[in-house]
Amino acid sequence: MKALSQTKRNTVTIYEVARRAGVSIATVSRALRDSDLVTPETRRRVQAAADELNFKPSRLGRSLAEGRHAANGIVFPDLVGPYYAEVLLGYEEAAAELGRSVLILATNGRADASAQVLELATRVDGMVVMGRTVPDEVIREIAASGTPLVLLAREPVDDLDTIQAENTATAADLAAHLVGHGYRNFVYLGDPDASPDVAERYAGFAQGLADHRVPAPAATPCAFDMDAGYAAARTVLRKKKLPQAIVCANDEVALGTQLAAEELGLDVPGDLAVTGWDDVMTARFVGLTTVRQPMRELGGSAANWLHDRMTGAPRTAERRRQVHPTQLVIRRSCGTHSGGTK
Amino acid sequence: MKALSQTKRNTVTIYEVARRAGVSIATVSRALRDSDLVTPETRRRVQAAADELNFKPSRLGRSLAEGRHAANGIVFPDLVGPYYAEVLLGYEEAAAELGRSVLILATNGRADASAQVLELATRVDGMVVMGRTVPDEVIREIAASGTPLVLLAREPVDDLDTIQAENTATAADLAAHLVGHGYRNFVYLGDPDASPDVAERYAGFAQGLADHRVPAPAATPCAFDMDAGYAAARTVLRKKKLPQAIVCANDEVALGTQLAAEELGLDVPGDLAVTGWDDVMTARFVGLTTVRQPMRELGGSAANWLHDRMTGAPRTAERRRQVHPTQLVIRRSCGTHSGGTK
DNA sequence: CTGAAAGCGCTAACAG
DNA sequence: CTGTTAGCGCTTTCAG
Repeated sequence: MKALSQTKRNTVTIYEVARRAGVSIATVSRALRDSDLVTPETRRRVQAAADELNFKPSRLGRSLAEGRHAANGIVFPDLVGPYYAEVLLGYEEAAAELGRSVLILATNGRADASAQVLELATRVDGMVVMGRTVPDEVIREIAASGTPLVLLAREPVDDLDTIQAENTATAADLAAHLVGHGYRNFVYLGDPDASPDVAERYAGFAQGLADHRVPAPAATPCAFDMDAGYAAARTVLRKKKLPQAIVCANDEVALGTQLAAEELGLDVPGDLAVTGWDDVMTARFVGLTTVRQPMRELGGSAANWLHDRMTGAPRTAERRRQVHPTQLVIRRSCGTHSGGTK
Repeated sequence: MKALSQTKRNTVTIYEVARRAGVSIATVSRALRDSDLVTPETRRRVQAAADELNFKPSRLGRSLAEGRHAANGIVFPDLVGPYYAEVLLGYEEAAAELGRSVLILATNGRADASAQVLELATRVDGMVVMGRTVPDEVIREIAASGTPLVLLAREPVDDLDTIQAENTATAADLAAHLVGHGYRNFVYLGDPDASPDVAERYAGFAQGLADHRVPAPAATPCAFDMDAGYAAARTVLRKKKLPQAIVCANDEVALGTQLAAEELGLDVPGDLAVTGWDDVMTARFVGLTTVRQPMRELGGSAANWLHDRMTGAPRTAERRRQVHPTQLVIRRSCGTHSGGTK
């Protein structure tokens, strides 16, 4: 009586349909789903009764009985900027195609991220976890409970399926290209501790420099957004000695860097070369040298792998690893000697 | 025995915890939630048992008993481009703050959009519906079933809460500004039938022109993405008589237009003025004149209003309407006479 | 403060 | 083909 405000009214149950159609609830249940096992005539009657009553089966009742949610989850650090949005787009699209609902969770650096992820795990049949959203123990705990899991843009944990974009080799390519421009003095803007991707990019970049006997700079920590890039770049560019090139962890940081350079009267690439990562839409328009990664595909693959785990023999298949290729995109911002691509 | 592969293993139930703690399931239930009503000593025992067994209450069981999902839904046309991603970001953030999980659904122009939305409705306690995702009847059907609803960037339906961004007046401002530049010959790129926002923008634009006794062009239908804008602009720009300005339904169409212009050797704004709508990141970098709208706030407001409906007296409060202000952002792309802002 | 028992709405054996 | 009957896991009266 007091809970009434919490509860939906108008809730027609299977019992009412059964009574109205003059059959049992089991028959209603079957008529509304199984194709055979029910006389056409009976089905019609049930269907009619259901329609008249405007009956909508309760997902909760059904899910509880079936022991499954028919829903997938996805966890990412945040939803700022084009990167995660694109991944999510690919994920949602593929999941919908497979007939599954999608629950999202952005941890946004909240302190209770682990609790939230654990809670999400109780609402889905499987989920993908991205980046450094939660510690490995949480991943293990969820996996141990039997929930299928796919890791995305995250370092592998135990024998879980993992999908990543290639970072190291392409970062080394980028380094080589910059060295080819004659640059020797670099700044790396990004925090390797904040994301596995950045860690790999930085490592690959450093290795690429080392291959050419150029000393690698320590990474200058910087968050992933444009403002952070702007602020960090300002600090860097105000020092007595300017670097020849600033290599950024992603495009937004690079754009912030360009803004800072412009503000200080520096020409890019004349006075300073700048590179990003992701190849977001803006990069193309401002001529930013960057690395393209297949964001949508990453999300789509994750959805499909998850589906495999949830349908096929869950424990049978071997653990899988997939590294999507990425591609260096040379534009104006890194210097113009080599003519530039596109 | 055959359903075993569908079911999670390791599923500890409240019964096992009860047995282990030597109490009844009712006590376990209470101990794990209510603060009072249970002896500290009892609570400890239960807590211990639950921990040892690694017990996680089943959301399904709980939700079914409580008669609520503790989850919200959001429906949008698609997830391409920054606009919806930003709205979603604002929505997720606010919803999480209120302790609710978020289910997303992108209709992507699918034929079974209505069915999907109806299905989503069975999984949530309330939802927000954006744009032209589903016809009014579907909205009404869901509302009638008792599920709280908030409409976002969509024309009002009956007495449902509706949140929108201002379109008409600002579009008229834009028109006035362009007329001030001396332009008289326009092309409008966008499909008023595809989105209520575009319909309003076009109407406001036309009205703004009319106020200055300038004839308004018919709208040239065009999808919402850059490629569509590019293609449409190419067609327009190849005709014998060039317009003085192309007014676009959103920024991505405008960017596509700029690309087309550039490719045809036309200078923006020298040979052709171009304007967009949304003020996405790229707009700032390419100097695109546009209109800024508070995308995040739109999503956040929707989440909060929905929450009001789901908690406070659902039927008591009056229907609400909110129109978030938008702001004309003048940049280079519309011409340089007036000095330009920023 | 705690236990027994009645559901929440639906699916799935198991018998006819 | 259809009805009966158990549950699925948890919350919540109703009695102690």
